[in-house]
Order: sequence, then structure tokens, then C-alpha cells
Amino acid sequence: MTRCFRIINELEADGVDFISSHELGELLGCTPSQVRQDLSFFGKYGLSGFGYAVGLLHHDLVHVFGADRHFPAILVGVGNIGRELLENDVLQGCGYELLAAFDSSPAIIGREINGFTVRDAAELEEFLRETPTDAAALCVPEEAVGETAELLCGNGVRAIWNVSGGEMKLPWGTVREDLRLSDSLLSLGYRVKESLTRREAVGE
Amino acid sequence: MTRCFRIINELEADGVDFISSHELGELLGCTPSQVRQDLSFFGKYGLSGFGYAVGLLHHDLVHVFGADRHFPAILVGVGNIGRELLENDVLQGCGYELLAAFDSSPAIIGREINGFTVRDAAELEEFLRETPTDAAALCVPEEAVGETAELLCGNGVRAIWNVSGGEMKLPWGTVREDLRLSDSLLSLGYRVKESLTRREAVGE
DNA sequence: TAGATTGTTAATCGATTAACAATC
DNA sequence: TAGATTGTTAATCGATTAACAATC
Repeated sequence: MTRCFRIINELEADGVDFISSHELGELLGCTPSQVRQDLSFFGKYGLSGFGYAVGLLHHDLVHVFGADRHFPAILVGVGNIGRELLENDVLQGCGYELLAAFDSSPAIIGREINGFTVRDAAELEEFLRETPTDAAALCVPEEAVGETAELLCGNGVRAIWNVSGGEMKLPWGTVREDLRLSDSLLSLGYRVKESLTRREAVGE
Repeated sequence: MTRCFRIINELEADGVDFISSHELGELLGCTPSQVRQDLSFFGKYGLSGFGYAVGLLHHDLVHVFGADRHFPAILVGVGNIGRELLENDVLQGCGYELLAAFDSSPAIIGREINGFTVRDAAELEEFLRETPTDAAALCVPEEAVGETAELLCGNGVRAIWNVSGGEMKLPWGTVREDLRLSDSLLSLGYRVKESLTRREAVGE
């Protein structure tokens, strides 16, 4: 569904007014049936015989996905990935308000990136006590994920986006999302292998 | 399943010899039944009354996921994400053999990162003609994805890992995997919103 | 009106879970 | 033998697809 949201954004930007479930399905790589089923979950945006009103859909989906919500969030770990998120306002574009960025390396503490001055991770706990923070993007090294996540959850953070690849155990009720580069890569490799053996079977 | 593979790797590294479907399910966040069902797809690794032989499982899963395959691969786009992949041998750790890295920015061409000298993207086509390349990691800016993917597929690349967030249309038969930071973030936001409204409903 | 497309209900498919005999 | 846990078959559940009357 997040994919659908992005496509609708692009269509809106391209000035498309109406799109049929058939065309949308083509763009998304799914059946028209599925598109209609999914969209009907959020409400009625279609005009029989014409398709779906892109503007209306865009307007409402922004709200559905909370892209207009400004969840207070922080970023922990300013390595390559953290820097990418900072430089390109990735959090801000997805409905989060970035309050601060932290790192523990003296080499990066104090550096300014896209308007944010990287703060010392030692100040993290104090910061959380003073500033209500809903979400955190975790981009620390794999081995530091566990304790960092614990610190965050222990101080009121209730949603963690783990981009560091490590494992974390969170208290019940915390919302989590893990993004693992290597899982995605392995999955590609698995399918490449399948497709190669299939070609062999066909006799290429 | 890629997740299962990673857990098994960690258990192997920790020196665990046997693990029951119950314990493994706990680590994976799924039922013992599911663990047994999934593992039986690959073969018989269990010992009734004891659990699964971690070493055996590890040995075979490495092969199943092609982590020992050395697919010839290249990296296109050495921004923050590309640099992360280069510096930490991410491709290499997942069964790919990294042949070269390309970028089009003069600021980065020629720089050496972790033993790789970044090459000019203008040489990409020539490189592909001379060097058989199975897979490519695409870390270019969003707007460059389309044409880069086309160039790659037109020159024999049959698996593309798209980490750039843009949209690409690939020829039939190409294996693809898209990793979108913002999709993952939006999904987190959606669930945070749900959990917040649920709390309100309960009356917190 | 004729044509196209929605919204929704019913049918299909696949994936998850439960159950249990076989095994160590 | 008694206890534990697998491998596999059957039951359940959910998600995808098909179908079609209602609507513009």
C-alpha cells in the first residue's frame, strides 16, 4: 500500500486527474481487482466509467499514511546511511519532524549537516527526558543496536526504525520496522539462482 | 526465510549445536509449526527430541541462498548508500563478487574506497561488453534509475537491486529487488498512527 | 442509450497453524 | 521406557482474484 501512495503522488505531480484500476494495477504490478479491493478499504474515490480521482485520493492518502503528521523523531548514528537520511530530508518527507541527530564518534560530533548539528550520543538520554520523542531512526553499527534501542524505549520512544541490520528486542507495544540491506540482497540472490537453474532446465 | 538464514548464522557463530523449532520460532517471531514447515522444504535437518542441527543447517542454507556463489556484480552510484555498501563489503557478504564501482560525478571518480577505485560511469557500457556481469546494485539518484537500468539490462545484466527509490521498467525475465527507504518509513508511520488511535480508544 | 469502470460479494488460491503419528 | 521434538498431513485463516450488478 505504501507503494500505491507513492505512485499516486507521482501521478498527482504529473497532473493526472483520473486513473482506472486497470492502469493503476499495471503501474503497481497487480490486478485491477486488487487495486479496487484495497482502495475501497479507505473510502470511495472512484467514478464509475472514469476511474479514480487522483487528487482526492492523494489528499486523503497523505492523511492515511500520516505524511502530514509531524511525528517528533530523532536520528541516532550518523554513518553513511544516517548522513543520507539527514542530507535528503528523508524523515521529513515521510511525516516525521526531525528534532536532532546523535552520534558517539568525536570525528562527527559537532559537524553540521543540512542544518543539523550532530550531537553527542552521551546527551541522548537527557534529551529524551526533556523532549517528547515518538520515533527514532537507528543507524548505529550492528553491535550497538541492542543497547541503543533499550535506551530509547526506556525513555519514551515508542516507534523504532532499525536500519542497522542488527537484532533488537523491544518492550511489548513498541512499534518497529526493520530494514535490512543484506536480507534484500540475499533475496535477490536466491531468485537469481532460481532463474539460472530454470534456464538450464529449459536448455539455454 | 532470509531472516532465518541470518539467525542460523548467528547461532552457528555463537556455537549453538541444536535448536528446537520452538526456540527458533521465538527468535524469528513465528510459530514452531511455521519453522518446521519452512525448513522441511529444504531437507531434513532435525533430530526428533533434540531439535535442528545448526551446523548442518548453516552449511546447506549458505548454498540455498547462494551466499557462496560469487555472482559477478557491479555497483553503480557511489553516494552515501553506495559508499556504505563499498566500505562494508555488503555485496561480498551476500554471495556477490564486486567487480567495480561507477559514478558520474567528477568529485568522486578516481577516489579509492576500500580497495576499489571509483570508475567513470561513461565507461560502464564498455565495461559490461567486456566483462560478463550478472547483477548490479543501483544507488544512483532517483531520476537516473530508469536510463541506468535500461543500459544495464541492454548489456547483459539480469538482476538489479534498486536501492535508489526511483521507478524502473525492466525487460521480461530480469530479476529485480527494490529497496525503498521511504516505503519502510511510511509503513512505520502508518502503524504508529494506528497504535496511537488504539490507545486513545482504550482511553490513555 | 451504450460503453466503461467502480464497489462489493463470492470463489479461489496460498500460506499459516494445528494436530499427531513416527522417531530419537 | 518415558519425554521431547520432528516431519507431514489436515484444518484454518487471510489475501488475491473473478464476477457482476450498480453507476456514471
